[in-house]
Order: sequence, then C-alpha cells, then structure tokens
Amino acid sequence: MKKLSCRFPMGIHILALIAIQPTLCTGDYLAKQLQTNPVVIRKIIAMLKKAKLVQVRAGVGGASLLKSTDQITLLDIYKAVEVVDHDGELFNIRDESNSSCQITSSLSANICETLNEAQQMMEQYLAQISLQQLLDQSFHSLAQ
Amino acid sequence: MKKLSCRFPMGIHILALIAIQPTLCTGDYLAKQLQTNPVVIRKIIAMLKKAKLVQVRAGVGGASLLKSTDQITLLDIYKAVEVVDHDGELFNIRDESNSSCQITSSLSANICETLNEAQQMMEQYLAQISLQQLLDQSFHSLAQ
DNA sequence: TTAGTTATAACTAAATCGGTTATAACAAAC
DNA sequence: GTTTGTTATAACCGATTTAGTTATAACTAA
Repeated sequence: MKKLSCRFPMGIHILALIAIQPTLCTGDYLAKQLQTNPVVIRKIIAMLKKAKLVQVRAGVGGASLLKSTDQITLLDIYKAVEVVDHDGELFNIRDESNSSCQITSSLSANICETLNEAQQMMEQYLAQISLQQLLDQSFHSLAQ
Repeated sequence: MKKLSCRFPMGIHILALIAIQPTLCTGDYLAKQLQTNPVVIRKIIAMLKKAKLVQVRAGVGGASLLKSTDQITLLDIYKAVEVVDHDGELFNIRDESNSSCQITSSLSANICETLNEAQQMMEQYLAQISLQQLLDQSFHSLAQ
C-alpha cells in the first residue's frame, strides 16, 4: 500500500548532480532540479553526510563527493537515507518463533528467513550498481 | 526508516495455517496464533479473498485455499496484501524525465529503470517460493 | 559589513498503520 | 424458531512517518 520514501531516488539524483557539477550544487539549485524545497534537499544531504558520502561547503555553497563515483554504490545510498533507526529489515516480520504452538513457531522462523533472503536479492543488486555506472548510462542515453 | 506493513508476513502465516488445518482456522484462532486482533486477521483475509487465494465459510467459521499450496507463490501473497491502490512500485520515484535540464531528465529515467530492476530481483525471488516449499521447510525444521 | 549560503528546530497537513468497538448478517445445532 | 458462534464491515483511535514550510542562527567570502 505504501511506497518507501522518495529520499532514496532523490539521494541518488543529488549525488549524481554533485559528481558532475560540485560547485553549482547549492540547496536551491538542487531543489529546482528535483522540484522540491531546499530544506528537503538539505535533510537528505545531512543523511548523506552522516554516511560520509559527501561534504558541503557551509556558507559559500556547493558540495563534493568524499568517495569516487565508482566507489559509491546504490546500496550505500539506500542505507544512508532509507535504513535508519532500525535493523534494516524491509519486511515487518513479528517474531512468533517462541510461540507455544510448534507449527506457528517453525513457520515464523522460516518466513523470517525467506523474506530476508528476498530482501538480500534486492540489496545485492543495488550493491552492484555504482554511481559511475548510472552516470555512464545517463550520458549514453544523452548522446543518442 | 519505515518498514512495509506486517500484512505480508502475516498473510503468509495465515494461508499456511489454513492449508494445514482449514476448519480450525477461525478469525479468533488465527488472531491468537499471530498475537493480534481478529479484525486485523479478517482484514488481511478479505484482501486474500479478493485475490482469489482463499474462501471463508461465513457464519460457521474456518477457511480453505482456492489453489493448491504449490500454486500459491509468495509473490501472489505479496501483491494481494502489500501492493494495492498503486502501480506496484516499491520505490517512490518522481518522474523528472521531462525536465528542461537534459542531465536531470536522463538521470531520472535511468534511476527509475535501475530501481525497478532492483525491485524485480526481489519479486522474482518471491515468485520462486511456493507456499508448499515454505510448509516443507517448516515441517523439516520441526522434525529435527 | 553584506550577500548568499548552510544548519537545524519547530511546525503543519496528509497518509498509513495496527488496533478496537460496534453493528449487522450468516450458518448450523438445538 | 431461537440460540450460539462466527464472518463482514464500518467507524474510529492514537501513533508514526512523510514531504513540505517557516524561521532563526551560523558560516564564508567578497
């Protein structure tokens, strides 16, 4: 019913623009690009800073990456802005593994294990895509 | 920051219990197993009914599956209870592909494509796991 | 000193969530 | 036909998250 927050795709977009044009990327500029509010941008950037992916030039504006674009994966960004304050589990699984009913207990443990594997499939994919790859793809589609 | 709803793991658990002991599975019984409220159970079952995965004996209680356990995949359940009222996209991607800035436009399109592929990795995995497989695993861990 | 910027707190409106209560309808047993 | 146990569903609640906004303070370079 509910999607994840838009911070993840926005975070990717922000870092990509910073990679291309560091000094140009003020909060206002990025907000115009992403059609949102500068404070929303700065909140996302604050999370990316906490993950040591980016640094910001306070006062004067602009930002720059703290890693090279091929060393930043989409999983890094995902975890920086989407996985906070909890164990990182996407699915909301309640632990019934110590139920007095053995079937429920066993089922619960197996559901938990299986869903976490499903999540890992997604995260493994995100870990394989670097910011550089995304930039390459985008420039390639631009050239056509 | 936010996990998905607990309807998905609960829906799996509910269908598994129905598969094992159809007549026993009243709303009250299932609620005790999952440690929640009968109405919560019935809301989930209502979504599973809409997806034609289960039928319920109104008045007398109990439920039964409308497909065999090896023809119900976790993806079926996921889509029945977690993906409703929107296009099924997990990530909240805003369409910036018609931005006046060509870089932003191209980036947006590629972010969208990449994240949807990440989602597909997860859904493909869910599609490979049947309810029967989950039951087999659970009985196997019980036997040990 | 000024202008442009970042940092951050506080607040809002909207949506979703899990849960609860209440009411009506249903089906089988007696 | 009544009773009993159940399903179906609407209405509501409090908590939480979200994106956005406003306001204030601090920073940096010109």
